[in-house]
Amino acid sequence: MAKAQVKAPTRDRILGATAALLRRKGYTGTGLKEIVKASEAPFGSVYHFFPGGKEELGAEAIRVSGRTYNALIQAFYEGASDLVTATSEFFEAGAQVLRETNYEDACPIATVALEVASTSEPMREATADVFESWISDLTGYLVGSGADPTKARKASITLFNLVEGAFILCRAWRSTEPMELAGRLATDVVREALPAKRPKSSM
Amino acid sequence: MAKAQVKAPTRDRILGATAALLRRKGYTGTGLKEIVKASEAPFGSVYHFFPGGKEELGAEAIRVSGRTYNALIQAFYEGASDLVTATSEFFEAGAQVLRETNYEDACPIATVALEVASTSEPMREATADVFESWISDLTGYLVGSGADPTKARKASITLFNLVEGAFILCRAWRSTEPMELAGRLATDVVREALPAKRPKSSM
DNA sequence: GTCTATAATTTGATAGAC
DNA sequence: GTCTATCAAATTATAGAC
Repeated sequence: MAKAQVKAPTRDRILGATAALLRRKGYTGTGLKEIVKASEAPFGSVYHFFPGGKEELGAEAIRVSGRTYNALIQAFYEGASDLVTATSEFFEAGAQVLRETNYEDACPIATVALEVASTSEPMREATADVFESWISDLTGYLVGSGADPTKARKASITLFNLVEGAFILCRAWRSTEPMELAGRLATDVVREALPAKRPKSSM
Repeated sequence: MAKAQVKAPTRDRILGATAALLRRKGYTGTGLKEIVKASEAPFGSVYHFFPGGKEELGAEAIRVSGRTYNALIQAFYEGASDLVTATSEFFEAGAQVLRETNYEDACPIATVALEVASTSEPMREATADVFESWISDLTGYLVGSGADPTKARKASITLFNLVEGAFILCRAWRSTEPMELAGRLATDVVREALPAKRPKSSM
């Protein structure tokens, strides 16, 4: 019980706060001072744990956010009996989070990915690795349900394109309609990537 | 001939430079000093023409970029005999620009749209208006080729989602593969939105 | 309307005591 | 390892001469 009240280690608090701030305000929009305030950490600790400064901290926070989303994808897809339904639920969940957070919480790294794509090579690599990991995981789940690997990877990339594009439009419009539309197309894409379902009677 | 050498008016130079910088470096990543330097304009002119400061200038620059893209969409779609081919060419052109600019030039406002979605209401509105205008134009072209208006709008939103999502992944990965994949799906979407083609012999 | 100088604040980063 | 004080530079914004 005492243990539950102990604060997380400083390094973890810094990373967690950074990940949350990057998600909502982007990379250049998030200040180091803001991070240390949210982390309840001393300023010097940032440079103690991340000697490379903001760039190193940012890249590591991107990877942390990436792993969180890996777990989210896993929660929807791993062991699911029907990946078409899982896809539909995944997109609906995205829409729900948008509504619940007043369109603040979308993809935790898309904003940063666009910001750093041409300005910071280490951070760009971090976003590239995270995206690859998401798509690779999803491909694995599809292949696990019998999809052809090449088709599965293409379908996974398409799902990424659809969610990310929809996130942009949903946040700008403050409407979840684009996400719902994207979700319907995504289910079609997954359905086509999977082997044809046998009718019930064939059991 | 003398006229051709005259500089554009100060206000236009400021807007043009701002639009270009926002595209590559985002909103918080672009400084006012950088803008006046690129514009070859005096610092004070920014506040003379845009009393609302960076936010007003940014919103107006977004609208300028938006109109540029309206013209681009028009160039591909207006008067095209085959919108499926036009779509294919549009996506291929996006991929080509990415390659030619070393993955710097993608959507001129997506980065800013994500940055300001939860931080600046006037700028968020500007991005929302521009996106609506693109989608509305595209819907018009589809309807002009015989598509059902509701289906045409849904297809247009889907095309938006696909391009924007692909831009993110292409820039992170430094590969145009996602855009090419998105283009192939986009042509399918457009084909399904249009009325079935009559065979040649029916003439 | 043009342009410069400068204010007020915030930025990322460092030094050094404890 | 923790924490504070501080630096140099950059930020947005304003005042005021011309």
